[in-house]
Amino acid sequence: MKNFPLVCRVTVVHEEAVLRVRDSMPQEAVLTDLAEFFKVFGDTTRVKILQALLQAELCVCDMAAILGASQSAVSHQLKILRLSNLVKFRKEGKVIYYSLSDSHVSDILERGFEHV
Amino acid sequence: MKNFPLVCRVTVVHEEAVLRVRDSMPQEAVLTDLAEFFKVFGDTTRVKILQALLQAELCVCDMAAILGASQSAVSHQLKILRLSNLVKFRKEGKVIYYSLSDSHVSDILERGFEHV
DNA sequence: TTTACATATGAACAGACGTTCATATGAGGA
DNA sequence: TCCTCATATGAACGTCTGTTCATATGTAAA
Repeated sequence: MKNFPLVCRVTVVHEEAVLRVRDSMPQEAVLTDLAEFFKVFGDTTRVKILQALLQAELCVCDMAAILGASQSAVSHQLKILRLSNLVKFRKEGKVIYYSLSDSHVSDILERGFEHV
Repeated sequence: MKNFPLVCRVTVVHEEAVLRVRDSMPQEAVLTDLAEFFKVFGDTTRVKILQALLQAELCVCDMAAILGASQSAVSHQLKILRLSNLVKFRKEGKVIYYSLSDSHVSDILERGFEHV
């Protein structure tokens, strides 16, 4: 039981498996990033936005109308999607058009659909 | 602007796009389920558990040791993973061995890794 | 049938999260 | 320049979520 974090007051049942799996684990930071990445998909409003953008490039007003959500709510969620690089946008006068940034997004969405 | 939910006080900019995308949107319930599904991947502890189970079948003590987390924390998260059908388990005496329930899980994890 | 151990679970608490409301920014048209 | 409209943003608030702590359940060994 030596070599394990003090946090863990557990009787290790299969020491070799634990050592092997422990060594194969990616860096803490990678796993945190991974969780953060999936967290973005874990909200109904954001999933709806992504699903809508899968069909067409849209402005914020369009999305609010499609989702039946407030402009503010959509805008707040778009900020999160922007910060995670899931969407990109272009400006045309007052209007800002959003679209999906890469194919990973649609890939992941489709895998999710398969499971649901 | 008629036909849209009252919630939305927004000037629709592209009516045809809105109508088209709106009609193509999956059922509300499907999108909610999808978000719920991804939400499960959106936590560091759960991602670590899944990543560990990708390498080997493990009991709860093993996972606690590997993650450096408490037995209780792991157990609580395993319950969520069980309820979402992401893991399955078998009993052998006192010990319960967990493993991933299907290949969708590893698929999704890998897509996530690619993006990160 | 006690004891020990693997796992599960409920209550409680702190922190994270998403919405709303009010307001700011920034660009085009009058 | 002033007004309007598309979008963004900050604060406040209620809710959800994950951990801890204490304890319950169930099984195997003594």
